[in-house]
Amino acid sequence: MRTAPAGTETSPAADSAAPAPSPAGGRLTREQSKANTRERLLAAARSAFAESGFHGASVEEIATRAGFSTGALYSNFGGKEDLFLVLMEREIEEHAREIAEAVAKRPSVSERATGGARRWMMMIEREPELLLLFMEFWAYGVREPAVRPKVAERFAQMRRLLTRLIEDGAREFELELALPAEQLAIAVDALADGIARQRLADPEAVPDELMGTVLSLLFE
Amino acid sequence: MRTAPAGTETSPAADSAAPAPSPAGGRLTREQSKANTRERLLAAARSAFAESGFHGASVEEIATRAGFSTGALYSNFGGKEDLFLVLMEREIEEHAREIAEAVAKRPSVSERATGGARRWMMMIEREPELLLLFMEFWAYGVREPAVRPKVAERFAQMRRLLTRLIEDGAREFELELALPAEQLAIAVDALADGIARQRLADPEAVPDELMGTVLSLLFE
DNA sequence: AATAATTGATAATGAACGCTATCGGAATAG
DNA sequence: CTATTCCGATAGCGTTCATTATCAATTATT
Repeated sequence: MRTAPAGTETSPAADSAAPAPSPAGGRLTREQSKANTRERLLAAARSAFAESGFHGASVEEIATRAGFSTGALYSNFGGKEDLFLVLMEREIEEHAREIAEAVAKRPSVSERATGGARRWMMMIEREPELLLLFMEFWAYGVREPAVRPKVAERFAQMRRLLTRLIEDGAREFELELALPAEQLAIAVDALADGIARQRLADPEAVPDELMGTVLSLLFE
Repeated sequence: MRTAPAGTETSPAADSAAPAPSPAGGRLTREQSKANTRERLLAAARSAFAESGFHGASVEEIATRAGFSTGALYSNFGGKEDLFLVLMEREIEEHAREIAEAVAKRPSVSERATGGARRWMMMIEREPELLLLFMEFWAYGVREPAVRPKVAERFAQMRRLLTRLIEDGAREFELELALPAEQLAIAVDALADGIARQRLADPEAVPDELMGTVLSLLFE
């Protein structure tokens, strides 16, 4: 009654072309195969958790979406919670990198602000799952004392990134900041998430350029 | 094995002292008793949903916490979702009223901003469940197309409230706003939620007065 | 070629899930 | 006092949950 095991299916996402021993042509070595399984499980978890939340998504649903059984999931992760935390760690890392790239190297302070803001809004528009995952992660951390430090650390990481970007901009353009950079970073992060949240709930209510405008306002 | 039905327990929260027929002294009329049951179920739902999220909390847990069986819950509400939505409607109504009171009638624009901000932060510190419930509500609305209009309407309600407060302040203190009041309202809402969220995840990272400071900054 | 190790399918576990049919007993109405 | 209404307890419906013991198949090692 179940979906086919998808055993010897092609794996189009060859991912990182590491110095693989590559014994034969199409054959995968054991660790390659395992890494591939992990990757597909993580991708399935991403969409399932975003769609239904942590408790709403089931491990069976995730495994099936990835084309595997729950056995594979438990062989690759410590359980549902572990899978979720590994996923979020990766997701935040990736997202932080994208933000950093978007802001750097722009000719003026207002262009830097509006550029970063526009990129962030596009990102959310393109993959709303991101925001849902972040919120799920936040809630999980606030609720589970054991997880909270992990969540706090991720927030701190984002804060450090924004602080650095703000300090760099201030130095480069000889701006005098109205507040310490760390505090502005908190405000910027809050604005980004808050505006995106309203946008997702009611897209027509939030003007496209609002976030950029408010950011420029904050930096002069 | 279960907890006692708590049938003829005293009801300390007499709530709205309506023109009750009050047949005897301690005896409750039928509709009073039913209203009391609803109230206790809602209170139990509030803490359970905040503690475990919508999917994480079970109707049995909610009913038991209220001192009733699931039968009582289904006799008073259409089901889990209905209970959640009724709860959230009430919660947001109440919270909006408190915010409005906190901001009004203060002698200067910066005092109005810092006063409102301080009140908001205190509110979150006192009952963190509030923010968890709001996030749950938001996520639920983003995920379920049928519920989204309800969520959007609640956001709009909050936006209208903030817009009015900002317009009143601008007129009263002859301020020239850098942005239309509606857009500032969006930013203020975003800041409030975003800063509170960081505060809950990592209290030491967010200075007490930050929100008030940023608000004052936005209005000059 | 034989042996050892590991990946992931299978199937089953007990518990918990949301929800409902049924009915006793208390509050109302006649 | 009798008849009716209806709130809420009880018990159980069928389903789904996260997790695990077992093991066939595949890969690595010798």
